[in-house]
Amino acid sequence: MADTGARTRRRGKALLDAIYAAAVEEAAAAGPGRLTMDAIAKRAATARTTLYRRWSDPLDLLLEALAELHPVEQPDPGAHDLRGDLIASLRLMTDWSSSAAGRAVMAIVADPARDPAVVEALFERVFARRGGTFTQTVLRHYAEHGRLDPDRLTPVVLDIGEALVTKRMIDTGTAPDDAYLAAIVDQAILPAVGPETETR
Amino acid sequence: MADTGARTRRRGKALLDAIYAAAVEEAAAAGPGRLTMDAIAKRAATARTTLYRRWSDPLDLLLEALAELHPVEQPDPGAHDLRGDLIASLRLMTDWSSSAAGRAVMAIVADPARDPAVVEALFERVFARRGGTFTQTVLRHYAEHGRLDPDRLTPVVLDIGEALVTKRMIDTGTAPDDAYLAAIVDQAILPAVGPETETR
DNA sequence: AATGTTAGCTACATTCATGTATCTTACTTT
DNA sequence: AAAGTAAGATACATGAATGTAGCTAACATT
Repeated sequence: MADTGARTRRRGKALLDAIYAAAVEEAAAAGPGRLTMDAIAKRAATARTTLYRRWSDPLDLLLEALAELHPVEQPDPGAHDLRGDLIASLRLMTDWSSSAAGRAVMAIVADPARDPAVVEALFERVFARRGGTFTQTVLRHYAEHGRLDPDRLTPVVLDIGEALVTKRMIDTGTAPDDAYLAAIVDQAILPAVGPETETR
Repeated sequence: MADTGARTRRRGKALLDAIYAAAVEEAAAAGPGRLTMDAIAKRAATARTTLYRRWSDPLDLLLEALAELHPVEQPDPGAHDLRGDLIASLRLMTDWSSSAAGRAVMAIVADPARDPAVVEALFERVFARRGGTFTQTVLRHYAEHGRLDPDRLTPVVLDIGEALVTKRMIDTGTAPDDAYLAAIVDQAILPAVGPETETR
């Protein structure tokens, strides 16, 4: 009975990466409520026992997977086109939200049975390296360069763009197009942050 | 062996109401992914067979339960205090979102494994009788009375309040307090809808 | 080359939810 | 009062996921 299916045997990073990817994809597809060791193992083409040797829980595995995935791309604002930089930062956000990792995170935080400690750990691990939310990075950048009034950058104002994108994705189930992102910037964010200071 | 537990036997509306309540509570507690006939039956203190006589599916049951529950309360704006009416409408929203029905709906729409047809049916059944979203009702009312510029009430602007409340609830897991609702109105909605027209 | 580690596989008992079938009996209708 | 309806209870076969155990062979370390 010589030839079993597996030609090579993965180890270390190669194996872990496959498991991480499988966990995130499975969470994005099924939601954390339906996440099982079984399904992750099947998707990663490995044995369930391999998973149990490292993690006790599907959620435990998923959190580690999200932490190990590539960090979220950060907006890189210039200082000459506030409107364009804001739209670009929202586009970064929709790109990430549409990814498996983004949908997995959304599923976790929207889960009514979520553990607050889990959500906190998630925010720390996934967003720790980032300077804040997407539009926040841009707005703070312009405020530091004297182009926006820092007093108007309240927590509410810094959340407007992300909130509208999130709601739109919840309502329609898909990422908004460029026209909608532009509308968010023109009709909601820019009126809230006030007039741009003249460059001297 | 006379005395079995059940003293009376529920029928018709009394039974259905108990089942509906159990389904919504169970969905709010566990999320639609973990919703089972078993758990609903236990919570409603009835037999699983009773559920299967009427519904084939936990989700089928839940949708009917949500449709049969009391409709969402509607904001009743005056025309003299835009700021106060907006805050009150957002308070209505947080009250509903905090209820079992609200959390159940949130769990359904945020479910990555959601069926678009289910979401559509849900919106039709639950929001059909309502004139729109919470702040939308207020803003439209003021526009009709000539106090706001109708051209500024775009889909994006009408969504600002609900979007910020939703994001806040996702982030913190609890309903925002009055100060935060006031901040949303003052710092995001009012700047976006523009100056109020003078009363003649 | 010998040794240690562990991925991959199989097997098993357990638990939980499913869907169906059957029976009794409380309640309703006629 | 008799007949019909359906709630409530029990039982059962099925399937999925769990967590554990044991084996073998591929790969790494010495």
